[in-house]
Amino acid sequence: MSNMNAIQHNPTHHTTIQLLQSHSLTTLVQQEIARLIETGELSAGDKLNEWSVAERLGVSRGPVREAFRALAETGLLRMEKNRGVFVRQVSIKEAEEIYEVRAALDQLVGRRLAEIIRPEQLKELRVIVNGMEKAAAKQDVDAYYPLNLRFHDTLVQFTGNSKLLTTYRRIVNELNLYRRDALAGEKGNLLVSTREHKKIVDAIASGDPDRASRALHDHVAAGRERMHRAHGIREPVQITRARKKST
Amino acid sequence: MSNMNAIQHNPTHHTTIQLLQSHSLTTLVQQEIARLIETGELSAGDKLNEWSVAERLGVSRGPVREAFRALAETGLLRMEKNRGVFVRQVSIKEAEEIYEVRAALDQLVGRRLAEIIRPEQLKELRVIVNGMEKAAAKQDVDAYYPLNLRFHDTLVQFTGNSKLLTTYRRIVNELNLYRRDALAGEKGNLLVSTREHKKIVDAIASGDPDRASRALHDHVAAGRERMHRAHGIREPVQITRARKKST
DNA sequence: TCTTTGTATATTGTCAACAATCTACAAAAC
DNA sequence: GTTTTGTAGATTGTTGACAATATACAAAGA
Repeated sequence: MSNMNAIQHNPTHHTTIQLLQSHSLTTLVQQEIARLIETGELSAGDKLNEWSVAERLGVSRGPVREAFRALAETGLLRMEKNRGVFVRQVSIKEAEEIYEVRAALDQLVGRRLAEIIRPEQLKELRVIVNGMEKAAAKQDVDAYYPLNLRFHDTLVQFTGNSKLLTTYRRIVNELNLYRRDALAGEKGNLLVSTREHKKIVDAIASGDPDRASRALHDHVAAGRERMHRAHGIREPVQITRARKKST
Repeated sequence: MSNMNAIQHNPTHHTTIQLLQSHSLTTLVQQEIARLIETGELSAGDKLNEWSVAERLGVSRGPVREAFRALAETGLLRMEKNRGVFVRQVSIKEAEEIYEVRAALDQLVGRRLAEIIRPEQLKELRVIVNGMEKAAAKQDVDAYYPLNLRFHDTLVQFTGNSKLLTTYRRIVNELNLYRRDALAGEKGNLLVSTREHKKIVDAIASGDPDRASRALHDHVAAGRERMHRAHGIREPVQITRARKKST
């Protein structure tokens, strides 16, 4: 035990060991498929063939099947017995539901961050928002989209609540399955959306939990409306409103 | 197509077909293990041996491994490569985090239900609460516990938001991994808890979203405190407070 | 006695083969 | 021409075998 510390802790070796210890073929396949969905190379409704995927990644069907199970559990894939697995389709009704849950989670995020945010974290957020502003000015949706995701993911990370983070990510992943289709005519909205993000950061910086909570709720609600407009639908169901402080 | 309707739709056959179509061995194994954890026959930290489980259920290791993957994704199991799978241990820190997320979700539940609850649904809730009252009077924790779970699950079901339901269930399942240990000296709390449940139903029945939201938030916060007292810990971190309406 | 090293065993990771099921399409019946 | 039925091919579900890794324990050395 005593001379354990004598071992040279080459950081490269260290991470390599951890990589081998944690990453089985199944995990790798899982990550790869998740990536393909995220980048849009696989889109909603596509059928995944076990043998093809196995062939393409140079593994056998076993790990692929296990990866499918895991991804089905996260909601990215749908499995039909004896028929195959498909990239999940998210209906507008489900998107509604997800937006409602996300609003609740984001309210919690705002409330919490207003209490505990640190200056360097605020700076990091403002850097992201600046990037979004530039992308918005150029109407560059491809640059804007990942920054948007990163902004919100960072917010949740800063809460320090890892359970909240995994819950949030799961939800948002599913939402992206819907949004990818509906992201065509978003151009006009980038500037509006950026303004909302600035407002969120300012609200958090003010240290007022209610204000931050409301800013995030309103942003999610606005995003939901943009989704509807993109699909030419007006306003099916009323999402829970942000409540004012008065009576 | 026309004579399809001539087929006798024997309901028994119908469900049998659906059962065969949806339930693969993997699904069965998954459900069985989930049940074993829920009923406490498997408890946190236990190691699961692939071959033993396969033997016991009369299947091969393949489906068992797939079931493990799925359950690991839901948070019920933890997989360590080349070491095995274990029933997940939930630390008090994680329990804290989960309580915070759950509070946010339950607030949403309350707000929503206050708007849309139907009389027969209120009645159903009151039936459950009555059962809890009887169990509490007899200090019968074994009877009380499942009713408590069912009460909250029913609440979320009544929102009609299926995404909220799956999210909620996932969270609560993990919380139960912790609570099972900490449920020893709960006896004195049953009456208090029952009172809170009544308050929740009344708040929902009043149709006031804020009141219902607050009732559920406070109940979750109180549950969190009971957890702490059961472990002899006072108050580590401040969970987000329910906010009064006044400025 | 304590540590270290090596070996046997058990368990998991991966693969390839077989069985069960579905799909597509052609042949037969109406 | 339309529907039904049957068959061939493809795909998934399941299994058992083998390889890689970890664990437990005994033997050797300090």
